[in-house]
Amino acid sequence: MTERMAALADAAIHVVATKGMRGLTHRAVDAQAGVPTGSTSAYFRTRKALVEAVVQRLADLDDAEVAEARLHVPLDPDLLAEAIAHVLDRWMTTGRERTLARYACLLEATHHHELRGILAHGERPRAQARELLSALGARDPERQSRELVAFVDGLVFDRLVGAGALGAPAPGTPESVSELTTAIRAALRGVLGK
Amino acid sequence: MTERMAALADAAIHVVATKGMRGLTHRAVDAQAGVPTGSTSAYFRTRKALVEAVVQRLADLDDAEVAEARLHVPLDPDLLAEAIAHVLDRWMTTGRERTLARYACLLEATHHHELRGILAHGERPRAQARELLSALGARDPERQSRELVAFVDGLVFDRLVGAGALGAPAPGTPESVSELTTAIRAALRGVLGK
DNA sequence: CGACTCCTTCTACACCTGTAGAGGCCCGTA
DNA sequence: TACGGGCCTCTACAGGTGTAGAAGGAGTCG
Repeated sequence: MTERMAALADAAIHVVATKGMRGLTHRAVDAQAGVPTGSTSAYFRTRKALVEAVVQRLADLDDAEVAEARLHVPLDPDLLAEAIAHVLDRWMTTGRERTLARYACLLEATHHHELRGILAHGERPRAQARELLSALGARDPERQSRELVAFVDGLVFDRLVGAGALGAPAPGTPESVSELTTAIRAALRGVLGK
Repeated sequence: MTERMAALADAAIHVVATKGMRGLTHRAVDAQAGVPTGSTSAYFRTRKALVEAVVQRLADLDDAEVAEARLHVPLDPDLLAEAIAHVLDRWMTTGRERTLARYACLLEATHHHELRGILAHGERPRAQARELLSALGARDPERQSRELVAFVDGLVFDRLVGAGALGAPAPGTPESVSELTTAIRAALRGVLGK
């Protein structure tokens, strides 16, 4: 993926996050990226190609983030909960658009199966969760990592789409992080059975 | 809402579930509902009106379901977990389309705030969860019900969009229900702190 | 019976979108 | 200098989409 394509893909992610999949058109991406009309259409000839570029770009960005996060993950459950809470808080603030775009793509993948392979939603986080749970002495890390990932996914989704947000502290605040920490600690306690 | 409008709204929900928000057009709904072209456009003059009809219909269907469920909710945590698991399993099988459509609408509501009020995602389930958690002796039912709803939401979402599904039993099977039961029991244990 | 009203269907039309291809610019090479 | 190729921009066009309004038709009341 050339640098220009990456820039267009980034613009496309922004479009998806702010206007939804329906707003994702070649021309809208051109406008967002500040390039002449027709550019996006030249790099991604069909709409399908454009969507795939978005999905691929999201996957690439995720990979980078997961790889970096792996470097400093604490094994103490309390510290772990706080670390996860910080990541989630970032997903809901600076990474908000990416997170929204990802949810939109996941929904899209429901009827376009070829996207599923690229997105592989939760696979990387889950692998990491599995390792962690094993290290923490979980009995069934495979299943329990699924549960943990589902839980954090639900937390993020509920807050992003507004429902959770109505009664929850604003993302980016210390209260938000501390409340997330509490929730995740509870989830860890639950899946670990202690 | 007249009967005819309800039928169109139901067709629209099906369209959203199978083709995504992008596929939701007046003509597509006409085709799905088996009515002459132009009918949907006559009943819902603008696209915004059409989307709002979908959202409203989803809310109505939810209300009916929540009201009915409230009638037989057990207070024993284990039985409760199983009851919730059954509801979720239904959401993923017979109610699959509605659930997918709801997620699509929730994402849409992110950039169309007027939808949020109608959808009020999680409000009704949360109210019920709050009652239950209080009855079960929870310390902070308000916050904990948020967590519980987020958890079941994550469970359903992950399985519907495929990620969780890859390593999970197929919805509609006894194994699916029993695994969901285990997961929800763990969540209850977690949020209740026991 | 005639007029009126409501519900439904049909049709028109401007605009938007996806997609293809023609042209233009820049730069390295002979 | 002339040439060729890769990247970029522009334009055309067929088809789809949102929206408005006209036409038809059945039932109702005077």
